[in-house]
Amino acid sequence: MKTSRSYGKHSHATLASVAKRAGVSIATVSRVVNGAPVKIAAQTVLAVRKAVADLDYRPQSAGRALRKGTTQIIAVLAANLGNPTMAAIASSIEHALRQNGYVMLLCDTHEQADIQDEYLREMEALRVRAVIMVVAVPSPKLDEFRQAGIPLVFVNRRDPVRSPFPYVGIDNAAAGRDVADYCLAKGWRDIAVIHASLVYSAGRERLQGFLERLQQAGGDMRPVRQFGSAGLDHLRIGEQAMQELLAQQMRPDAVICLSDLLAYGAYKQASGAGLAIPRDLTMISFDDGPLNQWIAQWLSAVRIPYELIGNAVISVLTAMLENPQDKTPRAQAAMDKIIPHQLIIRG
Amino acid sequence: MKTSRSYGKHSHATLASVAKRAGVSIATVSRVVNGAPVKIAAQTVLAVRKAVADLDYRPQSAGRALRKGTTQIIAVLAANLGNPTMAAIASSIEHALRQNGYVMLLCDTHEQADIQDEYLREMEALRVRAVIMVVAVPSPKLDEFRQAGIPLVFVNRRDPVRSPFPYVGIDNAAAGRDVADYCLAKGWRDIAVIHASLVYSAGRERLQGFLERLQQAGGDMRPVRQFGSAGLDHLRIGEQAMQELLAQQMRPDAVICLSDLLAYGAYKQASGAGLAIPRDLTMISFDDGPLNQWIAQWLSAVRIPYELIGNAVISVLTAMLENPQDKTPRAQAAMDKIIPHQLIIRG
DNA sequence: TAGCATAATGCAAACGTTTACATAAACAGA
DNA sequence: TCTGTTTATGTAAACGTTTGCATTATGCTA
Repeated sequence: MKTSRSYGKHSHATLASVAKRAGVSIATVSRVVNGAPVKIAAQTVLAVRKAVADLDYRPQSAGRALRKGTTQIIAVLAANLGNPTMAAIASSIEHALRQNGYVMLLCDTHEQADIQDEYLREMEALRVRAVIMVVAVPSPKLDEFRQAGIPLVFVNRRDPVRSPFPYVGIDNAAAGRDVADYCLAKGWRDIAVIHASLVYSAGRERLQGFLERLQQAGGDMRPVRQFGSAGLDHLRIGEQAMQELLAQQMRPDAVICLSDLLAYGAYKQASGAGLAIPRDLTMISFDDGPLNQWIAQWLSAVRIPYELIGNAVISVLTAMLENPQDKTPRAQAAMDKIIPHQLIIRG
Repeated sequence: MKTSRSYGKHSHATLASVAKRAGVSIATVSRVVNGAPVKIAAQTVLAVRKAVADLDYRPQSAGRALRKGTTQIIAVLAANLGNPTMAAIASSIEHALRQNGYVMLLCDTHEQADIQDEYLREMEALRVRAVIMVVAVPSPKLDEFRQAGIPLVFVNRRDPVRSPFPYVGIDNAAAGRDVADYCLAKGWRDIAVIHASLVYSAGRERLQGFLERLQQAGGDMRPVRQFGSAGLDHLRIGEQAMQELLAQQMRPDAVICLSDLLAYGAYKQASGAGLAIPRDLTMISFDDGPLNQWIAQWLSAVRIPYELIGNAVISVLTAMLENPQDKTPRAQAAMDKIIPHQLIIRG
């Protein structure tokens, strides 16, 4: 069993070297390796397999990519890796992709259009198989991509432009309504909302669903106060928003934060001001990242089941890759994958 | 200015198409694009540049990779993306790599040897330029890699095998001593430590430095109690360790956790048991991830300046890529990049 | 036995780059 | 005018795959 391999060191095995060792042509080796749909003598298969194992052969993706015009790489463009929820989503996607023979190329766009564009360009040059946008922003190159035939999947935030590309994530409006229902059940009369930018689908839908349901319910509710500003750093936005809130006379019964990070920022400010959460103030947020249950027991939240996102993405992705013809808006919108959320009450 | 481009849609521009448009050979285009060290007529350069711009040409990395035998991809194998500190480090590295014209390929090894190996194999097939191991475990393929000539950098945890490859991170032993000094200054007599596996450099050195300094100081200190177990999930290890600790008679003055996540786990357990941190119990950890200052004000911690790691990695990496001959242990060990840590006191 | 389908494999082109080498043009020195 | 040198550019091979087509061997039908 002791072969003298691993002394060729640097030079990796190639189809040619495997073919030579197995005494066949490179075409045959390629066919065996790829399980091509042709008959190959059992004996030959065995010989090739052995040579492959002996030489520790792995197809070099450069050659393959050049020939086939595509790769096994799937790019994930995430808006902010510093956000634990997004990191958890990336991790989940990575898992699912690996299980399916893809490799994940993960980038951090910092939610900036120019960085996103630079990455998209790079992905084009790399000939990635597909691009998964975890919270996308509108950008010129993204516009081009929609026409370019490279499959796109939008996670957590829908395509900022209404497009035929699928969305994977929770039903944000429904989540907003659930939070409203909970508030109503608690009999709260004075509620504040902390938000970041509302131009994107996730935040906007959450807020709409929430307000809509409160309105439906009627009752003697005070008008919902809204705090926040557009911007990238939810932590600071939350901090500032809470500061403004606390500067007002009335302390609300509850503060709804449209993301975990907003809640974290608000929490720091409130704590600094001497408030105890949730004793003095109930806080509810959206996302419910994996750390909340450990160190944010003061926070109730709508949980995005991030562990499920990987598989959900894979399922829409494989559907897209298998029926590349189905480019009609109807066909693809039907591929949206809405995953179930859950309101977790803590504290 | 209105060229009729972008109607060629799918078919990307290639050297050939650019060459044709500029009226030169593909060799010339390649030289211009790559800034080859040869004289080229100013006029020609201009013509090529224009054609490149008109066609929105980008070199396809498959062709380049095939020809050059390497890529601009640098792989980052991180042990756990769910750890905010590691996510922050990944983000920092990504930033620095992008600035230097590389692309980051980020993987999550879950600190498992088999997954790590699978990725290493994949990286080999992809012909990545270098591999950055953010918390590595020993594995057979890693052994092969050390000989294979692919640059390796170890971040946060040294190569589990003593090797000539550089380490980027804090001086863990010194950090441990700093924590000990702080404890001594506070006059604490009874201290507990919560740890995960101690077979790796980071945890081991932290603990050694800590104990060593306490011992040096002498005094009427109680023996340091240690809790914890080997395993991957620091959160649960911390939780369990705190449970064991609280089951004992004496409540210590302080609990030192060898990582943030251990502290989070311990915190949940302690809170659940009705303890207020830090009122009833001081906790100190190592890492100090980016969220601590927002939602873990109860936790003091040795801060790894993760924002600095990206640039530190880049600097050792470029040094390695430029002097590939310098493979002597001395030369490379000298390349270790120790970044400064800081003990942040909160609460 | 000739003719022909079928099964198994080989041959060679193509993918887009980079780069060693060849060539052409221009010019200087004699 | 011829030779030699410099400068700018072109030619073609190579990198490792996949795959349409050609080829050979085998078995079957008539």
